[in-house]
Amino acid sequence: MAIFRYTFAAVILPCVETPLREPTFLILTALAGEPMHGYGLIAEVARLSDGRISLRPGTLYGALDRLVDAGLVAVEREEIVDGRLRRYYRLAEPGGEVLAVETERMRRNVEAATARLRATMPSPRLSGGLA
Amino acid sequence: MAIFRYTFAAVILPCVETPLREPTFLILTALAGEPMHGYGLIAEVARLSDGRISLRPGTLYGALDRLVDAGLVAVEREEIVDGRLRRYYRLAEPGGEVLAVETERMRRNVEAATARLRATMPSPRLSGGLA
DNA sequence: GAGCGTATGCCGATCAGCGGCATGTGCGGA
DNA sequence: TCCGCACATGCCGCTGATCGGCATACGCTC
Repeated sequence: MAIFRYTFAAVILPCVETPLREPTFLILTALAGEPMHGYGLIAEVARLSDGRISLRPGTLYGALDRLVDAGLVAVEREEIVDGRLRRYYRLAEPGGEVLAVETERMRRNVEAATARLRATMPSPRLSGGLA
Repeated sequence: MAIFRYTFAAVILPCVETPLREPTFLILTALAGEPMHGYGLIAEVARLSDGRISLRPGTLYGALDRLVDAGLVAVEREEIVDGRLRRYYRLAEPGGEVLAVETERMRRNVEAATARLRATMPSPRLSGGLA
């Protein structure tokens, strides 16, 4: 798989590990809504994940740099607000496609796991009455 | 997060990165169906993922060792077939719970991404007519 | 003028997964 | 007879995303 990635790298995308890890996935998801600046993404990702994921600056900007390099995300514009730089990112078309493909992949995994869990443990009480 | 893991490690689980990565998730999913031996898991995981994931031995046995250490998976029994050792693994109860929790988490992520994708790109043609 | 919220950025450590290789058995074809 | 293949487990070094912590800098409030 890595071989394919590197083979295409020079032509299409300079890398971006797929399957996406959760922080990266949530960043793309957040940007699929509307363009946002980095710091705003921290809050949005936290909201998306019900507070489970609190992005660290290192994770966030590292991921953004990679996504921009890969062409999945683009810098929309830069503003100066109160003397502070605000860099807005937006989802680029390839990013939308990657997000769609990844979502579809995860949906299938979720379905497979759900079916098997239901078959094995027929009753509720899967994870404390969640389902 | 790592701190929590290591704090609990001695008492409950000696590590196991969560969120689960895809290979680990699929291994648990496969074992949720029925006990299997390592090599059989390679085929089952390939089937589960429509041939997308072909587990390498290094990944498989590394993951199994970690899962057994963490108590999510247990060795069911060992057989000798044609002079070859076959070690059967089964999903332990904590493993089923972890799988259920992880599945629920992914389901939420999928829903969030789907909703945003639908809003942003209103028409089909998301990933080549898949949806 | 100290501290806080906003905002970006860097760096070292960690660890799951990957790829490759080694080992060993039994079976079937050349 | 001997080679190669499928089965089956196991080891090892590399890579790269994430994490945690730290630094920087601005403007506002107390």
